[in-house]
Amino acid sequence: MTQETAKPVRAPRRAPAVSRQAVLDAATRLIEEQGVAGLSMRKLAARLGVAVTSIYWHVGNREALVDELVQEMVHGLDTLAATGSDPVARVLSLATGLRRVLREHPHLIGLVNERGMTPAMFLPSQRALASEVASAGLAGPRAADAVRAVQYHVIGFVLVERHTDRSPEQRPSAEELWLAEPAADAALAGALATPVDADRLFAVSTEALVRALLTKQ
Amino acid sequence: MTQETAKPVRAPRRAPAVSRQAVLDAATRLIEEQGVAGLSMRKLAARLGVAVTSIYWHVGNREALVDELVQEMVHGLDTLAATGSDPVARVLSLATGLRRVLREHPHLIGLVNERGMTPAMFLPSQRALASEVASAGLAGPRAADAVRAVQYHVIGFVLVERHTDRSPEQRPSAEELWLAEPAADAALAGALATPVDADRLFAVSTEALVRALLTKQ
DNA sequence: ACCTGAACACCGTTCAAGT
DNA sequence: ACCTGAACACCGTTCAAGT
Repeated sequence: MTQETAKPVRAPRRAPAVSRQAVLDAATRLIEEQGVAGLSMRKLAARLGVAVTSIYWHVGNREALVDELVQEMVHGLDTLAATGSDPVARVLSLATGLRRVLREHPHLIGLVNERGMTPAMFLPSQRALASEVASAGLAGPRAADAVRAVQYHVIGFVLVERHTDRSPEQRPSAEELWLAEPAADAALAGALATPVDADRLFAVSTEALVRALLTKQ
Repeated sequence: MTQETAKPVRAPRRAPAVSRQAVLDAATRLIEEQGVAGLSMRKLAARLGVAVTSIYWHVGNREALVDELVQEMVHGLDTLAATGSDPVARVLSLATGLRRVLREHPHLIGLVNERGMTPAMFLPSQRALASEVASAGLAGPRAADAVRAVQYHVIGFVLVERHTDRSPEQRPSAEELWLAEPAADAALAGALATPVDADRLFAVSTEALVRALLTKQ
């Protein structure tokens, strides 16, 4: 869309200062270091040692650049295979793998969702999930519901946990709020006053969901 | 934090051009119209008919302004009561109500999560959920898991659905990708090639999750 | 107490011009 | 084909100064 291919001219030219791929790589590094807000065309140009306007020639504009990064991540989600013997275990292994991959791209994952690319991102794992759900005996719309429910659950969980466990002290923290007043069930209140163990909560909730979805009603 | 209270001087002064609350209200309207990215201090000032720097006197800076809006929304989440006879139905009514409230603030909800205010936002509904879960016979850590699992599920679902169903045509859409190749289960493939019905998916997945969580293992 | 304009250091993007 | 600087219209924020 940016580079129009003209008829090949054989005149010798000096090597390009940057390539399209170099721009994408530098942008990825910048985002990893400073977050999406830290990605600016000018910083990018400075890092690559070229004028800002060179960036525009290679990638169009900032919007298109980010779109490209999103596409790269979407295409990197192909390799997810189920393990385990029974259907529940196999679906759980897919869910866990999905969460692991998503957490490896903490900055990109939010972008993917913001741009409505979530369905595309999920396609490969969706095939795997569909296959497991089918072999668990579900079919048609009910199977589709199960597949999507697991997907929504996993990405939703990752989106929430990304921001929930990050800041060590909130104002006010759920802990102090729970401990401040008398509760009916002291043990429950105490448990809710404890910081969230995301790994355990994911395991518990996902297993409950998957088991319920795969059980014929 | 912004306004230091000095000893009351009784000298007559002309009425303030804007109030802190007027700034917050204008900011809310601006966000509703143009999204969070559309909120700029300069637009705000222009709308209120004052210099940009007046805004700073009232609310500190942009960060503090957004924080204030988040707090307003967090405090507006108190009124959620369970309905229904059995525990499952009552928890489901809370989950549904929670989703409804969250969807009424489409722009703020993402902000709340970004700022790690999710636990604070959930406190009121957390009490209600805890009460229902307790009366379903769960206690201690297991009850706490159930409460949190429902919370994560609901907010995660809302975060995902906000961006998934918005753009009518994606490139490539999940539909065409599914229809493009032969699948093992034609009915499943057909169902997955249909656009997501968010209301139904929420009902199905939430009921499955809640039922599994409340059932003693 | 409340508001102002000037100034600074940033942005993304377009354009005409170079080689 | 690829890169450049100048220019435009935006930002958030600080500061000294007004009343």
